[in-house]
Amino acid sequence: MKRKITLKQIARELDVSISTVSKALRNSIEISEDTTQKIQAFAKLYNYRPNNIALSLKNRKTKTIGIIIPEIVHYFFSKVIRGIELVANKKGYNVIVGLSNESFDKEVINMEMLATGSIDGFILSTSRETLQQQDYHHFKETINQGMPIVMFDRVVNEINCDKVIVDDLKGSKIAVDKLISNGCKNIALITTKDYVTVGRLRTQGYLNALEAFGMSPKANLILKVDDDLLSEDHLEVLEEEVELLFKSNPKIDAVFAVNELYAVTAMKAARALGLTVPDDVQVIGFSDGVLSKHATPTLTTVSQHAQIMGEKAAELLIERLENESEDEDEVEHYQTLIVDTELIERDSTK
Amino acid sequence: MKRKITLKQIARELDVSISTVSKALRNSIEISEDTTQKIQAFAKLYNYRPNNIALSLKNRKTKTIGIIIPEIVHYFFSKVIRGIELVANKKGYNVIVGLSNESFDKEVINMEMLATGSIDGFILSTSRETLQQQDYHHFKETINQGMPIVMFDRVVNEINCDKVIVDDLKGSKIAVDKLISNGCKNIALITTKDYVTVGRLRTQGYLNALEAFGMSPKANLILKVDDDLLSEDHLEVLEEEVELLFKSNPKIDAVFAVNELYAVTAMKAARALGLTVPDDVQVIGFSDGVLSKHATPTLTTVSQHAQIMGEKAAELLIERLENESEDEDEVEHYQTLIVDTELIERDSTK
DNA sequence: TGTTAACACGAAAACGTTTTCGTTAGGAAT
DNA sequence: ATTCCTAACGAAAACGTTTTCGTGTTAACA
Repeated sequence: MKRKITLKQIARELDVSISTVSKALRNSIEISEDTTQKIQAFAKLYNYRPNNIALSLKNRKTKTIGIIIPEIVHYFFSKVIRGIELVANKKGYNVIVGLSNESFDKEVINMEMLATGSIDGFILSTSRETLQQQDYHHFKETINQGMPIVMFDRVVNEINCDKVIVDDLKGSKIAVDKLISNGCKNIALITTKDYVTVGRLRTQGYLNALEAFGMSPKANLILKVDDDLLSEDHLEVLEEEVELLFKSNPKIDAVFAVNELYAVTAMKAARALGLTVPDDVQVIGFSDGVLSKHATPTLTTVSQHAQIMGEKAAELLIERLENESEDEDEVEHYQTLIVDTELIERDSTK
Repeated sequence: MKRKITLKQIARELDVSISTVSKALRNSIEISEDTTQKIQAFAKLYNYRPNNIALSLKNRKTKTIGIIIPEIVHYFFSKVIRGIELVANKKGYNVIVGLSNESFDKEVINMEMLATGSIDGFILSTSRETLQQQDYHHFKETINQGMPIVMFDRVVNEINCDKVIVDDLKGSKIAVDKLISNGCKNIALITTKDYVTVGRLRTQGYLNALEAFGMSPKANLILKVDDDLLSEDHLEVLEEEVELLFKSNPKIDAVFAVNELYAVTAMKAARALGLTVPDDVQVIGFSDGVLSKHATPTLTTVSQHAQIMGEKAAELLIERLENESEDEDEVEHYQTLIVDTELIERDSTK
């Protein structure tokens, strides 16, 4: 078990100075061909690799991106990570992930742990609790200390930084448009309570679509579910609520749900009540995850292009990292990228 | 935009030496109460936090765990990560993830990037390509350099290190036992080609169960699918193959599939052919992911307890990290932990 | 022969810590 | 007055790099 070899050891072994070794390995013209060859051969033999930590300390950059997300067991977030990792790796960066688990405290702690030298910048999506409490001091402080942040999906407007979002409003409007143009008259909405911005926007998109077609929204067609019901444990409660929605509104001929799970639950409830999808009731969800693809019938849904969001976020961050050295305080001009949604039509609509 | 404050700056500002500042902040008795208070107050005011990179360099440990997995957009793997992150964080470690994307080269490159100082140890699951090529030199080298590795799920036996696996053999045997004791006579198997160990083991478990009940396996009841069909693009090909399996064997009354996707595809095919699950044909899958929970009917499946696997792996690694300083080369005694599977009975079986 | 230039290399600082080992000054003890 | 101890602090090394700035040797030139 030989420890990793260092410049110092090579220097001692070959009876030259550390500087000579370093220069020889970087093919400096200062060093004679002879010694260069000798040193490089030796280094290769012992499989020398410069120590990343020492480099980070010297260069004051770690070539590492910190990701903070609320949850990783989630198709959307893991696909975003894949996107980030893809472009990060291509540009020589590593990614280190922290999970807030939707908790404000864990978000803060995780960010503090990483902000003290471990990473060059953040890509993050805000936890639900943070959005509820509206306490954003940790974001402001990190930015103040010169560490760039890119927010995606669940962003907070009052923070000045680069952002990558999906046009939730437009995405859901298009979905509901589709239902309306398919002839649906009583379109139910299954959404979440309004803590997280995206829920609110998707709800608004639904309302906009109705209005555009001169249809007035009916309160009893809108089911607002508690976010906690997304957790696997409360599945039955969710199912009951959805079934109740159908029972108390027999005329429902379509459902728009703000996520996959609500959508497939709606399909399940419909079937349980003897309705068939899409003949009796058409269903559209949001997020093109594995549920949508493999549900029966397969689910028409609004795709957010999660991987692209990750790629864009990483590009934004890296570009800022590599350019920030230039001018200390030029105008910072933050961007907000909007990634287009796409309606993926499958068998749950006509 | 104030940069992070350092010991040196505090020292200069308060007109003391760097050592004094460092000691004062760590409440050394060497420093008088007066100066200690003054320094701590100043540090708090400027929100001083020791630089992680400098600490890593000094202590020669990074308090960071490297994870290498083939794919992150995957319920099993992301749940393992969650488990790792959970205990790692609790013990003051961070995790940095690298994706091999099932490629040998990316696996090697990723490991090399991380092995040179960035992390203290690896937790990994081998890529499919690596298993096919059976080239494990990168594992051996990392271990030789004194960096501990913990393998999970897709482990390679000839490498000497800690491992966390699931008893695939037993898990699938129990599943098939269940089908047999439910009265099924013609149990089909949908499995993968044999590159990855787990596929082979699960197949073997199926065979063992049949044998235990004196039933002889029939070749035409066993469908070996190419692994590539797991990718979303080739979904239709997969569906056709499975349908063909049913059509050419009308007597099939049960299916055991080595993963979720194959199982739900089987259910879909059965329904397409007018068969109902579980009355005409019963289905059991492997992996308790989101598909199993939300399929219609919900899928009976073998749970691998992915999160627990992650937790165990992290515990194993951290324990080795914290104890390795003791004796240089005591007997290394690697462990292989077997995480029990569990048959989760849902509506796809009677 | 003396000056200069090129060549090949080494010393040292710097990144930000922690820690070991002085060093100084003052008071107590002899 | 001398010695000794202790309290309070500083200098410096170490972790592993890279880079700037010497410095010594040799060869060429006047």
